Amino acid sequence: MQALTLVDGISAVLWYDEGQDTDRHDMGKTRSAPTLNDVAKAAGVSTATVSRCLNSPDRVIEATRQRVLQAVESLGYTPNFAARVMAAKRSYTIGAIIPTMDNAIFARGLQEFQDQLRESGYTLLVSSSAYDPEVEREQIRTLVARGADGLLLIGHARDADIYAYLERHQIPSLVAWSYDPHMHPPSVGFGNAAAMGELAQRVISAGHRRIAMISGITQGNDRAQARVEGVRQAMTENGLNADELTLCETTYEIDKGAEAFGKLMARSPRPTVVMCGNDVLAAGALREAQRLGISVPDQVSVTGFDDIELAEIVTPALTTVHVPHREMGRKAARELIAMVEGTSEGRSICIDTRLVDRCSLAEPPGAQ
Amino acid sequence: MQALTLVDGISAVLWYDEGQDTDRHDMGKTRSAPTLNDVAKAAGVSTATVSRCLNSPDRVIEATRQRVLQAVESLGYTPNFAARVMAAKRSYTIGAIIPTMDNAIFARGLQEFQDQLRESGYTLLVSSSAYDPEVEREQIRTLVARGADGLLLIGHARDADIYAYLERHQIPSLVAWSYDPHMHPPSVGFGNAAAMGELAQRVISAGHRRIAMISGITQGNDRAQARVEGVRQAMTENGLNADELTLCETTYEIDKGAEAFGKLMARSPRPTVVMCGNDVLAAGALREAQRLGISVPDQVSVTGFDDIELAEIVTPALTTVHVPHREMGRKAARELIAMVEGTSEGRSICIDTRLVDRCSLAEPPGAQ
DNA sequence: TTGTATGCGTTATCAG
DNA sequence: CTGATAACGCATACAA
Repeated sequence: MQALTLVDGISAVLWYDEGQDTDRHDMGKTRSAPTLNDVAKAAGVSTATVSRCLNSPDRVIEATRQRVLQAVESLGYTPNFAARVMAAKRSYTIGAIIPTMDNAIFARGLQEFQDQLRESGYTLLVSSSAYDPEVEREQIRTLVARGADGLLLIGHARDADIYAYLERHQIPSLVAWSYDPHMHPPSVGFGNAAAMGELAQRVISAGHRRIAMISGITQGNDRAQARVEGVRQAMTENGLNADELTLCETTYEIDKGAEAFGKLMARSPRPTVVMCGNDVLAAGALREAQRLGISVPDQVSVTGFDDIELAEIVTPALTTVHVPHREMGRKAARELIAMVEGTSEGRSICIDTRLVDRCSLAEPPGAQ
Repeated sequence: MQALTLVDGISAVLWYDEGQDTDRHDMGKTRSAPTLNDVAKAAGVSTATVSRCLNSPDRVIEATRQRVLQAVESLGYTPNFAARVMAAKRSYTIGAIIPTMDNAIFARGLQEFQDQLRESGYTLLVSSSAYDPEVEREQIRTLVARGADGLLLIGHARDADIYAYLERHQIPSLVAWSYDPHMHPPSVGFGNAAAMGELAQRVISAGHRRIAMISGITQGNDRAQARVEGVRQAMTENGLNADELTLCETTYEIDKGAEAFGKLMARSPRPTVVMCGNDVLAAGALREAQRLGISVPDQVSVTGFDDIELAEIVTPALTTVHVPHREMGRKAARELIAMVEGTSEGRSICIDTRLVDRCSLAEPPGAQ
């Protein structure tokens, strides 16, 4: 990607004072953005040469290159992306559709994904679907129509026709935040069930028997589903009845987490631990606990998932599952680029999570 | 730019079974995305008619429209955006460059901005610049090259040549998160200085005299500058010496806020209040206070800015300045669309902030 | 090394 | 109401 710096002080005057009609004898013709042609004329070469200067500078002799680059500079030329895409049938653009930008869950991983992409000369286009499958479908179409060379999707759960559509348009795609080597598209992520299962094992080992969970909406969300499943399995493996898991589903918002926690605490007998689908819900739970005067972890334990910054800020700090978001973002970018460039057929990569012990999980009250 | 390797036909069959192999005697020719032409042929009309069906359905008779739409459907046709932009010279796309996606500061406002845009038929393209002016410059060029009809920028502080460039390309732009009716481009935002000044007034009224501030990097950030200035002015107005404001500049990260707070607490005499440039820094300060065993607000008060969710989660909850992000996002979207559509010349709009009293600000120790 | 000419997939201007 | 056809701005095979 070329880096052009334009300097042209003249037009700066326009706004500050539209008073005096700066009639530049344009004969009313709106001056529009300069094109390859303009640059070519200014430099006294053909458009092909200008194009080459920009795209493969080594294929043009020093002298002319200088002249061209200078023309580019002084005209403030920027290649028209649409035209370039049409001609080259390649956009160096990757699209990503994430469920939400509203909280930090995807921010970190995506940031790294973008940085990695940029290093390889790609640009990232992001949309958020607000967890709505219809919106997501529309955004996938939009991104494809925009010429995205590849797509990053979150989780596997979506209608088959979407995958068919991507196949038809030959758009390589990759799933992240989820890992399942048997599914298509390939995925770069972590085992949500296993990770949550590990945490549940810790919870059970600490002596908890009355377990409650505040989950995200599982409908259409394989990560949420898997996390619930992870808890269930751990219970079963420890001789507990998984059906006795008190489950509360809600959207991933702090307020919702607080609300759900309140409901759970109203039950009798009270659960001794509330496992949350992610740190955001857990933060809400903690806030409500404080409001209700319920001490965590003395009276009830709370756990999170993701280990976003929030987890460390909150009081008490959350025992949670650390997800190496940056590593995931980086590896996803590399793999997707490889797919786009035909270097890889699409390989699934598992990212390891790890438990982070902090203060919000302890033995149940009355134990020892 | 490296040479491009295109994925060849081999990988085609992978995921789904297209059922009846609609062998179009392609002889191994990679089946590519359907075009207007394909649809036209399938429906037995001209490309012009297909285009009309999609863009102004009322200009074509019911019968043919049905046929065309069906062809579109069965072929899984999606208009090629690049081609459309080139032909129509209009993209119905708005670009936004924000300093970071890493924390929640811009998330809420941008989400609303996007929603509002979508309602009006526009798509939002977001990039984040990591607070780097060079990256921002490049991204502005990218967005313009991509045919953005308009641009949303954060704050006014950037080189004049960038504005010249936008002017040359005739791209309407709007500034948000900042308000200054005398500047160009027009801005939809709030008075950072006034808002912070109001908070500082409250701090001083509470009896504080030894005031410290953890600010974001003021270089190239007019919001950060204005917030510092707001504190200074309030001090001056209250007969304090603004030069005695202990100032600590750092990037907007929790860890940095914590670090800065530590340094401030090591000074002697200790400040009795630490005003933070935003809630993220304040959260860091609070965390460090807890670590150091310094009680907030008993031993030292802490204030924030923005009133993002974090502010309410943290212990003690932050006294801060509430910014109606959604309202700002909504109004910015409306105004920018009006500018793009030629309905408005560009009008600046001031959004009102308000103080939120929570627990982190009290009288200085030893007062009363 | 450089220039010429063609095509990319739409929209829009004209005729019909 | 519908069909040709000319742009749109760039990349690239081919020629010189």
